[in-house]
Formats: sequence, structure tokens, C-alpha cells
Amino acid sequence: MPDSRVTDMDRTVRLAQDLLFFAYRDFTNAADVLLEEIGLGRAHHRALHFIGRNPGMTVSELLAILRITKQSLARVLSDLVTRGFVAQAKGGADRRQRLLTLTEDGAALEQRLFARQRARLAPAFEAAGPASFAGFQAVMRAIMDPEARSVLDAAGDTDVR
Amino acid sequence: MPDSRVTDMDRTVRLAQDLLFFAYRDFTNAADVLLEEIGLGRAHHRALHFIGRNPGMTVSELLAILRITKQSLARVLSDLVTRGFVAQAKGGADRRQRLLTLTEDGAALEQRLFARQRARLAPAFEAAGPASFAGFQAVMRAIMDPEARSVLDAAGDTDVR
DNA sequence: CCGATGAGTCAATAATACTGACCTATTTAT
DNA sequence: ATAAATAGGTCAGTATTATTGACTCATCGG
Repeated sequence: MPDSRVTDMDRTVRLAQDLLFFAYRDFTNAADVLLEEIGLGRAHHRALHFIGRNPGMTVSELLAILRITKQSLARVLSDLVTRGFVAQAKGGADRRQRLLTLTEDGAALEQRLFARQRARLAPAFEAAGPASFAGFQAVMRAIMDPEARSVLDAAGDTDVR
Repeated sequence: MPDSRVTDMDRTVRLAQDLLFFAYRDFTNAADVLLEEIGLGRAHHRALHFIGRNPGMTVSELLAILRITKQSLARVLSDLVTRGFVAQAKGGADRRQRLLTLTEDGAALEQRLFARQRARLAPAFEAAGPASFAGFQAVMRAIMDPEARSVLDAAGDTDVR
């Protein structure tokens, strides 16, 4: 008979799997109704979010964050450019690059989508309290790839408005 | 000019969006290589996980957790039954129900998938410490639908082995 | 017995992703 | 100056996961 002991950490990890699934499911769902009205999908929302958060980012940087292929992003991005939500500008230092920014319309749309998710998240954070949020942040950072933590730290800098 | 003040909570929510995206992305990625070897997808993994966690659950219950349609689940479930990872038994009380359980093979596969995600999560939890985990748990619970919290509490009971 | 429910199924479609190949413009290194 | 590498775009084909809507069958409950 194999040793199939279940450790405390096993139980903790099982719980965390459930927590991640349900919280992420309901977090993403929050913006879905609005997205459907507008005729965009979650992939478009993700692109809007990260471009809004890192204005002037390159296509390569966005690809690295989303971890999808160039072809998958191409459709999403061309939708957003065609509909006037995202603008592309030639890079100053490197003119091969296309620096991505939200247009005024894009920023307005992103704000509306953001408001939906804020309505879901803000009460949760207020209920849990700042100490819990700090723990949440520490754990989430520890889960992700080290490279993602760097992106996160860099994003904070450009978040001034 | 519209009032476009950015509050502390706005910044907190923005950060949380990033945290949720990156942590979930890398958490789910952890099992992907193994899934591909076996020829299954993430949808199959989710089903295996929840059936393993709630042995004897009905198809309806699984649908409610995954929040997908019957048709989407049908393909996934029939794959898993055909390949001998999931067994269906007629309900005792209500014989219309099909009670879902993992077979021995299914439990073994789920263990292997679990091990991948544990390898990603356990070090993160150890690094963050128990206090942070408590905060993480509190926040994640607060984010999800109240109904999901009930499912979570119920799942804990059947997790004895 | 009859309406409601749990489950399964058919057909058609959409969103998101993939691989692999290829092209242009531009930068960087030799 | 030229060659290799890089940033970005594009074409064609395919896979996965999801959708809607309509329908069947078995079983449960009043």
C-alpha cells in the first residue's frame, strides 16, 4: 500500500485551488455584462487594462504579459484600433516599435469596465481590512512568476495621473 | 471638466486586478505541461478537481460550480468517462441523478496534476507565512459570490480521507 | 396521472487560442 | 556597408472551450 498521507499543506493547497477558482471566476464575471453590450470579449478587456496601466508599452511587452501568441493578440488589437479604443504610435528611440496607448474613448471604456470590477472588489477589501489585504498581496505576489513581480513593480511607477 | 479623482481604493483595486491576473495565470499554467502530455485541457482538470473534492456530487452541482452550460460540460465529462477517469453511479435517493466520482485512475491523475500546482503554491505559502495566508483567504472569500462561499464550506466536510 | 426536474443529445456557432510560414522595416553588430 | 537580429504584421488552417436552442428520456412529487 502506497503512503498516501495528506499533509496540512496538502489541505491548504486544496483550499487555495478553490479560492483561486471562485474568486477569479467572479472577479472576471463582474465586467462581462458590459463587455457583451459593447461586443467585446475578455481578451479585449485584458488588453485595455494593461495598455491603460502601461501607456506607451510595446506590442512585445503586451505579448509577454498576456502570454499569448502574436496572432491571438493581432485580432484583439486590430479590433480595438479599428473601433478607436487604442492608438499606435511609432517609437521614438526604435521606430520599429508601435507604442500602445488608450484613446480618449478607450480610456472612457476602460473606466466603465474598471467600475464594474471595483464594485466587486472594493467592498471585499473593506470587509477584509487592510491587514488581510496585505496578506492577500504577499501571497499573490509569491504565487506568480518572479518576472511578473517585476512587471508589477514597474507598472506602479507609470500609474500616476 | 469631469471629476476624475483617483482614490486610494482605486489604486488598490488596480493593483488587485494585476495580482489576480498574474497569480491565476501562473497557477493554472503549472499543470498545463502535464495536461498536454495526457491530451486533456484545463476544463478537464477543473472537472477532475471538483469531482475529487466533492465525491458523489451530481452533474447539476458541478454545472453550478463551473458556471458553464450542460453542453460544454457534456464533452468534457464524456471524455473523462470514456477514458476511465470518472465514474457515474445512479443516485440512491433520486435515480435520475448521476453521482460523479473519480476512478482509481482518475484519482491518480488528479494527484499528479495536484502535485504540479502544489509545487507552485506550497513554497509561496511558506514564504508568505500563515498570517498572510489568513489574509489571502479572507480576501478571496470576500471577492467571491456568497453562494461560492457556501460551496467552499461544504467541500471542507467531504475532504476527509 | 401530470407537471417539473436531472440528465443526455443534436446541430450550429462564437471567442479565444494555437502552429507554421512568410514579409517588411529597422536596428545592431561585424 | 552589409548581414543578422529584432519588432511588428499577416496568411492559412486548426483546436479548445464555450455558447444557444430544441429536443428526448427517465424519474420524482404532488
